[in-house]
Amino acid sequence: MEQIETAPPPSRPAAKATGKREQTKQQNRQIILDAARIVFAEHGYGATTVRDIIRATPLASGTFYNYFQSKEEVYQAMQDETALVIRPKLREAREKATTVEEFISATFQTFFEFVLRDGVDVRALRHNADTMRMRMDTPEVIAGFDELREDIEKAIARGLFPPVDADYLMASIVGVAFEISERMARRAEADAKAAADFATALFLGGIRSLPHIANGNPADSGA
Amino acid sequence: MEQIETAPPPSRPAAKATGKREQTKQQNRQIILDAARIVFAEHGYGATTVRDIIRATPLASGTFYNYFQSKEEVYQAMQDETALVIRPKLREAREKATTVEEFISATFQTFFEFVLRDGVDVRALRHNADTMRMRMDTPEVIAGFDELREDIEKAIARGLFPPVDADYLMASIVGVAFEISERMARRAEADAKAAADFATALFLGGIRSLPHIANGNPADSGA
DNA sequence: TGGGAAGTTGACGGCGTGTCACCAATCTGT
DNA sequence: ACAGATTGGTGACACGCCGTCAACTTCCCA
Repeated sequence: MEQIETAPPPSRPAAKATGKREQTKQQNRQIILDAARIVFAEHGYGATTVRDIIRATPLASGTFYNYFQSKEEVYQAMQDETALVIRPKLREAREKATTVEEFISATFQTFFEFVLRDGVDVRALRHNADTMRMRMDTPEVIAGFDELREDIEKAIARGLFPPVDADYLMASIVGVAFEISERMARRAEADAKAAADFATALFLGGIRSLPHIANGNPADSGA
Repeated sequence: MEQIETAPPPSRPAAKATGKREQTKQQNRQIILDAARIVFAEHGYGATTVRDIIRATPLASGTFYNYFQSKEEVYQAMQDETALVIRPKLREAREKATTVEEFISATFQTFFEFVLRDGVDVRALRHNADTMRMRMDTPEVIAGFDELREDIEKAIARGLFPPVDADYLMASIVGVAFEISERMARRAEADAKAAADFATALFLGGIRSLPHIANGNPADSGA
């Protein structure tokens, strides 16, 4: 297991808003987070200990507790980091939408593409004895859900959507997005476009208008 | 914290297929499982230890390991128990279906009603710091998913469904079922019928035919 | 340059883990 | 009905992880 260190500072004298103390603090926090990502992915969430994380680091065990209370909190910070990356993308994608189709399609397409590209979590989260999944609804993740619901409510107000239960609709989109993204990532030829097309069609027109394929057999079967 | 014991045997001499040894084994296993349900619900999964479980029991710590390898395995056994209860209900409900509407509606209705009645897990599973959700896909749970996919494939073969990606459709139903059931359980007036109507309409006709409610405000939806 | 503040370190007491030698209860064959 | 064999319960033990804290090092500012 490699130890994680940030690259040596390129000695930029200017544009330095913070002192050495503050710099080191941010650095240490990031060192711990980076190490945690690797260790979680390697051993699974349940099996990793705070000691495992800190051992993958040049820091001492006591230092860990200056930054996080527990491995749960590290995990939460990781989730927040991820949520903060994807949320603006989703928001932006939906903002451009002028039709229901664009709204739904943009949401799924953006999400699935993100999962395939940066989907480190998906693999890491489930490593737990290969059967345990975890989802932590951190403040930033919940904020992402709220944004989706707000956007739905706005769309309803604009007359873009009919007046439906925005909470349940948001929940449905979230459920389909997470569940399909897992299946998608397992397929030999993971295809974000195809997955987004499926989900979009489902939400747009329901089962009757789902894309037809050759037989009942999809591209290929996962597990 | 109460200790869990099974009721004293009513001294039924007949209909006894097993010896004392075998009886005690099944009893102990059940004692541990019952205690685990309570302890998990009380402290949350992450915070409970094998010791917590065994302390809620008249058994010794070593005995635990004669039945389970870890708390994960206890949890898995709990999930399997639950899955074995609901799977036949779901299967039976779908078997009667002669139309798409019946198929979908029966699935959601059965699931949501089960969650509301026996939904101990839902509360227990998420107790973890109030932000951590867990889902363990145990063999029996996976078998339940497989059954749903098989039923979809059969329905496609019978011409009941158009030829769609059965795997993704199954995943979507599962995702919507889990995600909505959580929101439903949180609502002041949890209504399985309303939730099932929403999910059914979503899958039957898509967003355009979702049930309309007064305004964008949830609470509950009519029909 | 010196004194105080901030942060790091690693050893420590407490606890949970999984094991194992020992023992009690049950079973089996006569 | 009894004794030896077998199964399984018991709790103490060695080990490792947890979170803390007094001592120490580094940085900041006057």
